[in-house]
Amino acid sequence: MCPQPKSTARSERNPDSTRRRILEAAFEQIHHRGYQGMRLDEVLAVTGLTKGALYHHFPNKRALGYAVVDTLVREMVETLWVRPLADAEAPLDALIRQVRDLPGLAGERVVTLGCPLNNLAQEMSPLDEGFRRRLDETFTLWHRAVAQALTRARDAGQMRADVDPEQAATFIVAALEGCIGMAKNAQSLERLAQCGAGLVGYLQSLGSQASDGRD
Amino acid sequence: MCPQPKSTARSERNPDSTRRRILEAAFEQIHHRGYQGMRLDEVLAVTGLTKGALYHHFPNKRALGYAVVDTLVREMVETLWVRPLADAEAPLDALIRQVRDLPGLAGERVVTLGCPLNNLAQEMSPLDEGFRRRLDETFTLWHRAVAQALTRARDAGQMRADVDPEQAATFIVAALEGCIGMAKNAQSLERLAQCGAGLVGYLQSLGSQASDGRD
DNA sequence: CTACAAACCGACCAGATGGTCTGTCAAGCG
DNA sequence: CGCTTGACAGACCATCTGGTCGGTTTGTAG
Repeated sequence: MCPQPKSTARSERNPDSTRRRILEAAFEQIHHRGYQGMRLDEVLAVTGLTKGALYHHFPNKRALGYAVVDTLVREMVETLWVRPLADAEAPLDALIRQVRDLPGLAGERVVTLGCPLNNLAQEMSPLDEGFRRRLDETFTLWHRAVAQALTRARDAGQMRADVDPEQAATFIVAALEGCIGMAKNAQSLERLAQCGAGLVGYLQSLGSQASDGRD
Repeated sequence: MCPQPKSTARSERNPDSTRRRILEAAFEQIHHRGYQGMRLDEVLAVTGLTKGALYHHFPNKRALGYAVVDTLVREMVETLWVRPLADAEAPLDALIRQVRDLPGLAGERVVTLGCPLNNLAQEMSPLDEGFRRRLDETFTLWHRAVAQALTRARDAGQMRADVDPEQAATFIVAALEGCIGMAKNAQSLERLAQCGAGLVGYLQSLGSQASDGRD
């Protein structure tokens, strides 16, 4: 009947899957109400697990929060930004496309709930150094991806030579989070598009034939 | 001895001053730990007041939070952005100067704790419509000030005519909040300056003779 | 088949927290 | 000078919440 020693993930015992389920439920709760607003009982109710299971996998609430950042939030950044930019032939165009498609990619969630990474950063950075460091690492991942894309774009002559990729990347990431934040507060997808258009305009101004007309 | 019917504000009874003290203490707590993280007991400890006083002036915690937005947060935006931009003769330059001076004006606080308005917006907008509306109004105040400054700059020939003030203002406010958020997560004044430089670059590109480099 | 350990259950606890309620005190008023 | 009312004090409460702990089940090695 059950000859598989390692089923994918049933209701049977599977610690990895259990841990993952806890993390995902916690991520969801944090995304909705923030880390401080997340209730362990709610996580357990959603997963159908109990205190015993949770505290078997995580020593306390804080460790659970850390793990969410280290795994899910990080994965999100890698999926959404690092990989697409790393593979792109025309990095600057890819970046612009990524910003343009953001409303579509992230869906309504990003408007109603905002960016999980930025939410956590704004909430926890001043309160907990452990969070801050992990979130900073995650931001660095993102920043590096953008900076490398810009560097490649510059080397390929697709971007103005006088632009500092590091500084521009910092600003781009910041502006992007700012746009998402604006849209979230307005609870408006239009606002996201409007704000994103401003960023796209900035990005296009980085293009090689945009600053001075000598093409 | 005490002929003054309305002393400025001693430890004697003065409801307005008491209310204000509660608001300021609450603002401080919210700025540090967010609305959900604010503890009424802590507010009372700081002010030296008691539950009785607090619940005499505010029906509940939420109303206190609302009042903080309606008074202190709003005043902050007006002092820091609305008034300086309204009085400026060269609005675009004033805007740039305001962004440049931000590290100095807001001091270290903005780096360690971030922007009170944006903090609250990111935390509460998805959770409470009352907060969201009030914060949205406050953002609108700010946005309008920037948009009007840009319009005046354009009409005075200090800004490119092809820039839409409304959209640009949205992006500017968003980018500014994004920059502050980045600096806050990095806990670095340098980061704020670096990120702000990116924004200043964008603002300068709005100047009339900035788009094409033929001066 | 047994023994053992990992995985998980769920009742229970201590402290924190928003909120209530009765009472006190000062000031204006007739 | 008594009465009323707003301003405030502070003890008390119900509930929530992170965390604990002894017990139970399941897989698996010997």
